[in-house]
Amino acid sequence: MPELPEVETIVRGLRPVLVGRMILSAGLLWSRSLVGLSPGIFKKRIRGQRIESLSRRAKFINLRLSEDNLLIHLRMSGDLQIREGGYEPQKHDRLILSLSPPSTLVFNDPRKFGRVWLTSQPDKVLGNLGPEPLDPSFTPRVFYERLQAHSRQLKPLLLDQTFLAGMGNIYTDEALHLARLNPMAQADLVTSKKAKDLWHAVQSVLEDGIRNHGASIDWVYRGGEFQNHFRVYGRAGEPCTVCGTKIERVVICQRSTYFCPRCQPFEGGEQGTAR
DNA sequence: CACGAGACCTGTTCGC
DNA sequence: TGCGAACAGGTCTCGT
Repeated sequence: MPELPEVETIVRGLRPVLVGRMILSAGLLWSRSLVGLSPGIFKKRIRGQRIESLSRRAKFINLRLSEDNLLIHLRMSGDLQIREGGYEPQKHDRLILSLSPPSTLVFNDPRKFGRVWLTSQPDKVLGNLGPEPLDPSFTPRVFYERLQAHSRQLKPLLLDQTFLAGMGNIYTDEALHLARLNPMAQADLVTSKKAKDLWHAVQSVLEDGIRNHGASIDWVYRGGEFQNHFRVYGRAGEPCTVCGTKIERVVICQRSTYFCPRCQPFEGGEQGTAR
């Protein structure tokens, strides 16, 4: 489900409610959701820890506890919610944390792709991630130099979390359309001017996404409004909002990819080259 | 290093 | 209406 803006929305919602609470006990309903620890050790170790802070890195949710970090990745269908008072486990609940004051933090994940880690060394999980796109240190110059270093198509490169952290299928397509770049263009052939356009586009779609509380495209994630602002995603056959040409859908790296053939022509990456 | 395909999963939507 | 196919905000691993 969630990309950077959806995860950021979830973190912002939970932070003021969760910080300061104590974890009384843990219930693991699908043991494969847990990485690197046995369920027994996990339950024993997390009990009694206090939630000190909540943050996001890429698409990971990071709960800093008294002794450890609880890292959660929602993958395709995960969700994280708090319920005050009593709680009866629901279908697809994978991890349930009982908190004080009386409340429950629920990790629900129909497709079981989501993962949680309990570790005192979060960098072992987060260490290979690329730059955070909204961080001030991620400048157009840095982006251009990173693009130069890869002879790959833009779409799979932007989805690569070691190249740039947090982009997913929706925001990648939206950013490429906004920057008028073809998803199949070669990264190292993108000019510095077009790289700057793409940098601005990435900032813009992520900030728009966050401002709109993420995108809700089906039953999995609710509450977002960004789906009402899609330029290309999921709009195959519909007119481009810029030029009216029909949006096309192709598959790149087994991912649906939407683009406007007129605004985002394939030029082999060499932008502006005639013939 | 780049790439494609398969795996991991369940639920919803589409097409006949 | 029914039933199988296609598809879904992600990532890992393996082969070439």
